[in-house]
Amino acid sequence: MMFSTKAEYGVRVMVELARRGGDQPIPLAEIAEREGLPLAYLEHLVARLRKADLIESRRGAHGGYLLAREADQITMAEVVEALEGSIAPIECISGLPDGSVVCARETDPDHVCTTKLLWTRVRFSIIRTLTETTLADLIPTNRKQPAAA
Amino acid sequence: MMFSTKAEYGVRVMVELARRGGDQPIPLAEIAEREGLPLAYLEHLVARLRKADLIESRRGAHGGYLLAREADQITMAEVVEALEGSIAPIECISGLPDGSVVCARETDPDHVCTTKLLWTRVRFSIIRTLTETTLADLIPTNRKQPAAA
DNA sequence: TGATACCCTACTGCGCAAGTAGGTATTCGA
DNA sequence: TCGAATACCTACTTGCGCAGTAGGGTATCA
Repeated sequence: MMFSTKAEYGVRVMVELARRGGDQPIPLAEIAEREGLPLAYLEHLVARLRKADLIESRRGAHGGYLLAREADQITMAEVVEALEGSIAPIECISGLPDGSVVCARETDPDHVCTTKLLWTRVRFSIIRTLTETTLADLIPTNRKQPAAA
Repeated sequence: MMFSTKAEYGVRVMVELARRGGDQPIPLAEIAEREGLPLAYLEHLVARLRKADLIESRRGAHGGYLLAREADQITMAEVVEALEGSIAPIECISGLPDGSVVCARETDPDHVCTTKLLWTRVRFSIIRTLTETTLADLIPTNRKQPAAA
């Protein structure tokens, strides 16, 4: 297994928010019950989504959460990254802000990390897939024809 | 992080075996020292690689390991799968032998799992990348021009 | 003013990755 | 024939992070 339940649950929450849409905020308790997930745990995940500006919150009675943008303006790369942290197939490969890739084992400039090529490719293909898929692609009613993978 | 060090270390071992080539078996201790990895731990990993028929072993003095096939006949999908087990981005998505994908949460036929589409895509793109990359692609001396990712 | 909801921090249990340890079996060279 | 070198196997240990719980505080509405 590669992603934790943070990504799994969090994506479900996002889908649920998108599926209902509208301006009415949706209480997290409703989603938790409908999906059969523990509310207290979802609260942690929603906090991450909110900090990443993917959802907005309304406090108080009749409060809840709603999407910060239209569903087709939210890529799953943003969602997964907000939930899981930086996407890296293995520990030593991580993306820098400038887009380059570093390998923690490459200290000696002579000793080029041969496996880096593999993990870089894997990372790239995951990110590309997640970026090409928007939240709107996952909504059943919204039958947009997604670009073939 | 998504793959464990099993994949990381195991791939390094495979690369090292391929880099040296020849008919002389290579002792694991040599690889462990060169890569700075714990020998006793590597033994667990090579056991998996051997059971998957990716490497062969020679016991006794001057024994060691060698590739079971030519490096360009070994895909990284085989290697990673042997080390990590079946490749699935999240728990509930796993591939059946017939190639179909099941979602553990899809008990009720009415309740189609909307997130399944996403994880299926991710899984497919990972597997495709790993399958397209052979061990030979990772060997620096063997300057094959790999197909662009 | 009370109910409803978000919000925050701290704590816990547990499974598993990562590594250790110690032994056995096999093969080679001298 | 023996000892060194190596693969091979099983069991054990340790640390950490995921997954979840607990309990409060704060904002908002009717």
